[in-house]
Amino acid sequence: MKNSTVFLARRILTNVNSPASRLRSYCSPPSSSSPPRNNKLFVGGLSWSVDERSLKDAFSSFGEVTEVNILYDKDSGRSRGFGFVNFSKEDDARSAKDAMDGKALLGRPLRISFALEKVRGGPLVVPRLSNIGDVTNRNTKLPGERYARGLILTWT
DNA sequence: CATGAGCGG
Repeated sequence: MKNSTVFLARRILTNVNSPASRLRSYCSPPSSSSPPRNNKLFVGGLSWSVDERSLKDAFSSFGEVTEVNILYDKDSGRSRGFGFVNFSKEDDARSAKDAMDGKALLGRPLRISFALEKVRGGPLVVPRLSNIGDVTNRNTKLPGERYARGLILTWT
C-alpha cells in the first residue's frame, strides 16, 4: 500500500512537469502574470438593481453571450454585486472587457477582469493578499457591517 | 432606508 502511494506520488510528480499534464492545480498556475485567456469575464461593481437580463443586454453587442450569472445573497436575496459573463469567443470577451471596464452601468462603474479558473471540486485560490492581518472567522454581524461571514483564508 | 470589496453553482 505504501508502495502504491509512493508510486502514485512519483507519477504525479513526473506528470506535473510534463506539458501534456492534465493535472489541475489548486493554486494559481505558475507564471500567471499574463491574464487568463478564457471567454469568461468577472464583472464586479454591479448595481444591486442590475439583473442578469440587463447585464446580458449590456454585453451582447460585443458578441454572442452564452451565459450570464449574477450571484445573489442567499438570505437577503439582494445581488452580491458581481457576476460572470461568458462569451463564445474570447476575442469578443476581450473587446467587451476593454470597452466596458470602468464604464458605468445604472450609475455605477463596472470592474471587469477575466474570470479566474475555478478548479472543479476544489477551492478557488485567489491571488490576493489583502485581509491578512484582519482575519475574521465569524458569522455574526458587527455594528456597521453588512456582511460578516466566515472567512476562509487561502493564499498563493 | 441603507451601498460597495471581490471570483460562484
